[in-house]
Amino acid sequence: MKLVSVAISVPLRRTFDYALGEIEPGRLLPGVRVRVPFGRREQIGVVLEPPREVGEPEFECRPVTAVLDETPLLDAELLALCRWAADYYHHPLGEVLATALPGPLRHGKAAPSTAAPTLLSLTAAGSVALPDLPARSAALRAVLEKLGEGALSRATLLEAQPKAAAAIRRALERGWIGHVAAAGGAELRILETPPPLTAEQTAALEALRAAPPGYAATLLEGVTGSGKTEIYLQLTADALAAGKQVLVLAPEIGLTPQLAERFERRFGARVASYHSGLSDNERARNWMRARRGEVDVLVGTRSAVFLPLARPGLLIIDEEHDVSYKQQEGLRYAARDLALIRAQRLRIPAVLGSATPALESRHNAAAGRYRHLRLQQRVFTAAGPRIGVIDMRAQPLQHGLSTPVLEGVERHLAGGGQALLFLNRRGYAPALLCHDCGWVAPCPNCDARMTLHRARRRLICHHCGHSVPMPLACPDCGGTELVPVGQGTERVEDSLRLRFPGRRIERFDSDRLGRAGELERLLADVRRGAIDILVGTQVLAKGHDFAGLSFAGVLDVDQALYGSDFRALERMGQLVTQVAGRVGRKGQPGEVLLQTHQPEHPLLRILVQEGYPAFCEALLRERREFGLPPFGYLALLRAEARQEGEALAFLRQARELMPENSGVEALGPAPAGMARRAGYHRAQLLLRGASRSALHRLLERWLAAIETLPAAKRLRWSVDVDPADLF
DNA sequence: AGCACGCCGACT
DNA sequence: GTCGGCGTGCTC
Repeated sequence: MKLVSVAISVPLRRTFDYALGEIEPGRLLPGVRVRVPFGRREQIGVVLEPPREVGEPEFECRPVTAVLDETPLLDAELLALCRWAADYYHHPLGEVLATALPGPLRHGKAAPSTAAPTLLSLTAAGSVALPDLPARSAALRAVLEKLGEGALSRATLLEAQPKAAAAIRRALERGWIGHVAAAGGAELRILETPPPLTAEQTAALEALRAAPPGYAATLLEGVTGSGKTEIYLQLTADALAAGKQVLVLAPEIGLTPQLAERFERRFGARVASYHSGLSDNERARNWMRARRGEVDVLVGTRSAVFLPLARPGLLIIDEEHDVSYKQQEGLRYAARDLALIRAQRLRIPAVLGSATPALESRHNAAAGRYRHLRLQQRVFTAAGPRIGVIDMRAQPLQHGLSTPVLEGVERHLAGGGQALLFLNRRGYAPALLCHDCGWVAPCPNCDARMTLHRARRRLICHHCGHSVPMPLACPDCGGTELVPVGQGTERVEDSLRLRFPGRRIERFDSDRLGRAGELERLLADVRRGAIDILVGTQVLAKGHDFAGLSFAGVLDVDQALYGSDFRALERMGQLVTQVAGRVGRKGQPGEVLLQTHQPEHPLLRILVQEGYPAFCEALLRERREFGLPPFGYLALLRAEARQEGEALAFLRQARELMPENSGVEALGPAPAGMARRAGYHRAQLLLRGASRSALHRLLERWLAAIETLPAAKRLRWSVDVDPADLF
């Protein structure tokens, strides 16, 4: 009889065999979805191999219920990539496949039909009508103006202007805009004239084009504003002209529409995006468009690395150093690493772009695994800014702001520039202290303090979301003098308002930027000079260009210097360099001030005096000394349990099961950095191997053994290969 | 992960 | 006398 092996999305490191029943063996191709009985319910599974002949089944297999696809949904390449990821990350294949599929397809929905995409473009009537539009037709005007710069797909236009749906409808009705076919594959047109290239850009492009066909990884290290995107666009033009597809990864949802827009404008090409901001159906549709080869450029976040490609030609990973490429739950994959593996297997080039490449990438480039191209000149602005270090030990502070920083803001505002203050901590203050007895508001679920959000009059835990009204008196002693300790963006904003009355100050953090499109709107305000001072977290450090920014203050450099995570310093260096890259206006260099209590910190000095590359060299020397990545290979076994001590006890048992002399060293187990979070006690066991293969050989055998532990079924545990942080 | 079965406490 | 708590066992 014949059996077919199927992967099912359950947390079990095995596959399941089914009998064919009435089904024609020829329909059960690898990559086809099937509906199968599983226990007492039905599940969607993916066929892994063509049906095989077995003499006598050692197990009574139940038959496949239905075949859901006539042609494989996952092609051989994508299926193999998923297998590779399952092996490498030691994660169940069925769950890897579930990660690779958009929700509707994962749940057994039929592959959606996809119409050939069209672009919206401004008609002659539209350009005539535009100047005479009444002032109140703001949305309509915005739509016409946007399309006046070049045709865009409806999807991209809506991502840029989320509330424009009605305006688009009206403009279509009035004949001010119309549909035009998007250019596909070799019929590519260049719609927008490419800007002239700098000598460096030309050299980089020539080097990239000179590569023989096939796999080659290139690290494109380009300072902010040096025109990396233009290189992406020109390489994409080559690939499209050859009839190939291009996959572009961006670290954040916020950056993908911008990138998608650049590609549509340049080529009028068939572009689709793929990120969690899309609806399930849009995701499924764009996934199928990629699969069917109906779009040529795919722009997406982390999960887009799993998009099927009918005609793969080029992979681009923008801001390759960004930590958000690493998934922090379920299948803990690193999209950048997976993208490189994919390019290698597909024999196509990959380009990694960043102003601040990850240490691993710089190391790979130095070792000759990547070509290293550099863009050191900015296209528009002056040279990089002056970077100064403020010794906070001798400074009077006003809500965490030192006098030099306040004076810097003042000076640059007076000179007509804009100022940015960076602080990676939202809320008003990270702790609320009773002045009488020393009580500090704790989170009941975590080993953490509650953050004061003064405007909302609440205490909120940033680790589990627990929220209570702001207390008026100390619950311990009844004292009423409750003092906010430390500062968050909200407090800095408040104190700046007092110090700079009349200036337009705007806060950029996830509290302020709740709604979709809010960030875009505020950034537009910044660009037209309607905002003087920007206060914000991470969101300000990523990929946005501010032409008028001339001053930046990084307020909490110390967080990284005292941080216990081995990547904290690397991230600090990237942040400072990225922030510095956004500062400086046409013709005049800007200024950056770093506030620290450790102005003599050797690595901080190297960063400031010698720059990011030298800083990385120093960090790499440290990493080598301690056998940390990229000189050692890490995996982390994490566990969490409701009962205190249970997670640690489980990890101790797991450690007992570790084979001897495997070439892998176990460190721990130890309680996690924050031992209790959201009501769970957490612990971890760190593994370090001198070679990747030794680590993987060990993990394979060891995880199988761990699964047999009775405790393994009672608590939550996971493996994290190449962990991004150790807590 | 689901979803059963299974064996001990407070309720119509 | 049952409804239901979550321990543990299984899924081709």
